[in-house]
Amino acid sequence: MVKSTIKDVARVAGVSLKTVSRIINNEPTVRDETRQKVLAVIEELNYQPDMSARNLRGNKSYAVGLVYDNPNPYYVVEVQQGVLAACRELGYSLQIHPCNAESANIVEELADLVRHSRLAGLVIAPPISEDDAIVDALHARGIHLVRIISADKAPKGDIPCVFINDRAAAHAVAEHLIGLGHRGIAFLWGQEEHHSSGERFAGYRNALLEHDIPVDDGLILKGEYSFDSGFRRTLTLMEGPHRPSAIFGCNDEIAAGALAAVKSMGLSVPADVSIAGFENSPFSKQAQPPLTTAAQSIGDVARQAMLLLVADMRPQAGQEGTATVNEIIPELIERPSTGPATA
Amino acid sequence: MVKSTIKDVARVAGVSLKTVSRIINNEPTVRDETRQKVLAVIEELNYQPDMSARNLRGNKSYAVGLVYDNPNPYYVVEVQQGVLAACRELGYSLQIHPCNAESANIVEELADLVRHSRLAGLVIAPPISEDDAIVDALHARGIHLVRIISADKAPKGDIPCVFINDRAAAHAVAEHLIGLGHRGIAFLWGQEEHHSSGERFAGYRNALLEHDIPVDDGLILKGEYSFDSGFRRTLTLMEGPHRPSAIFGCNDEIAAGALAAVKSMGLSVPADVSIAGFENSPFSKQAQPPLTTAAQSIGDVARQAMLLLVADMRPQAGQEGTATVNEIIPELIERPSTGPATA
DNA sequence: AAAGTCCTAGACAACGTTGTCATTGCAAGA
DNA sequence: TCTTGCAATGACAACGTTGTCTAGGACTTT
Repeated sequence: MVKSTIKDVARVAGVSLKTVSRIINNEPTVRDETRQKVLAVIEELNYQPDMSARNLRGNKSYAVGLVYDNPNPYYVVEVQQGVLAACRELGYSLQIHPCNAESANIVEELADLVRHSRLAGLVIAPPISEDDAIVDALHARGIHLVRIISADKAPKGDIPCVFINDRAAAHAVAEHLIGLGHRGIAFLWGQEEHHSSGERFAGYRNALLEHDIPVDDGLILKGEYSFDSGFRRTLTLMEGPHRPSAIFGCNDEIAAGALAAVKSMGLSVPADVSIAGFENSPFSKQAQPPLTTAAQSIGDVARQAMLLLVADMRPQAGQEGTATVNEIIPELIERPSTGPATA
Repeated sequence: MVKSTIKDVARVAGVSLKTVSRIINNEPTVRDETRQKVLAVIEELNYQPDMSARNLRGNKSYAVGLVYDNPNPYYVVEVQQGVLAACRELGYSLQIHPCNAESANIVEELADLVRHSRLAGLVIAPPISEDDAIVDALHARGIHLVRIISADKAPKGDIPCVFINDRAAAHAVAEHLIGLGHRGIAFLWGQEEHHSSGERFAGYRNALLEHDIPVDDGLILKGEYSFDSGFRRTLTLMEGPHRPSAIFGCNDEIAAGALAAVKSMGLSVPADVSIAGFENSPFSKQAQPPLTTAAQSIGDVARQAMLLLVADMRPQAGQEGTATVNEIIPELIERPSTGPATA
């Protein structure tokens, strides 16, 4: 029950403090016999190193921060879970930091956070991660960070980054719809501030152009990443001059809203209208019918980001040239919400 | 830019380490003149005390854990924000810990968390906070904790707690509907495992009984706290033998689903059907029309809980008898989704 | 005037860990 | 046999902070 210290372990094992320390830190210069003996004692006493003491002594830390300004709770929770999973694997603890990218002194705020909580580094999620001014300023202050962004290629500079190739994935979704014979394909944007929206739109647009399908501005609606936004814009769309035969929502929440709207008009999916989403979130799985979407486990992405951050902070010998960039291409997942276009 | 320590402050101010320490900790035995001088230096050097050193020296900690197993991301994010706000006020840091109450060794897991991360205490959110076995076991191990639960009176025992009187609030919502002339009032449950569902149902039921309105089992449907569940059950309900004139959703998400379902049938709200929710979440504000609901800012509740936890951990002199229990009664918020019953 | 009390402030040790340097023992090379 | 080198271990200080104890001065009390 009582907390045991390295001192207790050393006393019981009959070795010095330093030897125990060496074993805890996997240093090589310990005789195997000694190591076994000490490990047994550690087990017996249920010893766990004290983080505060470690941090203090080493002036380093086993805590990282997760910075985000995304208003979508589903997104936030998934990112948290992913980073948290990686933290547990690596023995780090996590400090969450919701914030506002618009705030004037956001850079100061984050720098203070890092100092005050002795954070080893930051994982920065979109959309704030896509603000180069903020990211560069933090990097310039010597703060270790990794960012998750939407892009079709790795950004310049040497800031570690996980980039999600939304453009390629949206291209695949659009081609899937085109392959089913659809020509009037509507596109419902998410917030323009999120790069992901623009990237997904680019993928959609490129696919249409490649197949010589005119890009009809009347079928492209700006809006935001929400069920409600998808619902309302779909009603607008369906009352317009050319009804689309397919709707591509910038994410699953939008697509679920579109689905509800289409059903509320007495139409059926996919017989009358095909609907595709993006993200493979619970919305797409629970919808009736389930939505065609693109898999991009945000949790996995977040986990990757955390691993990358740690790799960047402690470059292992021999890993010198390891890429600090990781590309993720979401995969198309076909579900019943999309079907052949009817004449 | 460089981190400054208490030593730097002492040197620049021309006082001893201890004096600076006293000032940081608001100890009384410092001359005011000295205090001002040192505070100026602290400001100038942008000094911030090092948590690791503090924790180590005092064998105490300025970190708390937030434990939750609620699957609803909206709920989770709000609770996090509330606790985080209180943490910032009090100078604590927060360690989030999503978990699974069903897990066999959940108590061990939490106890390890507290030891390993040197947590000063835990804030436990529902529904895991409503599991007495878990809470009692943690308390028995001497772990400081506070729990957020749904109840109509304070629970026995001396475990600090914020209890939300959902029963009283649901009673008020039901009376509001009854006052508008409604008699056929449907009730859509959330998960039965959440005490809040049962409490809200009890409030609803009591109100009906007090007004001599028969409780019609055909109008009471079990389900869960989700838009989808509200949507589907409402369709079922409206196809049934006695259509209700009002629907009381166990939370706003359910009510929003009910609203969408009713609208999808071509009916209008509140002319044809009145709809009320619970929680005053974004769902109730963004709905068209906005939903009558009961205000219970989860964020505030969470903040209160954190304050209570800290009060319990450091009993101030004179506060000896301070209640470690806090009742919160959500207030009725009337919005356009409820109107007079039509004959 | 001496003794006691209060207020303010400093010296020092300690929290648990790890980096630096020193020490021991033993095998290989001269 | 006597270095030389290397592997294994230990002694000690230091990280930044605060608890305990003590000291000096001003003020009150007898």
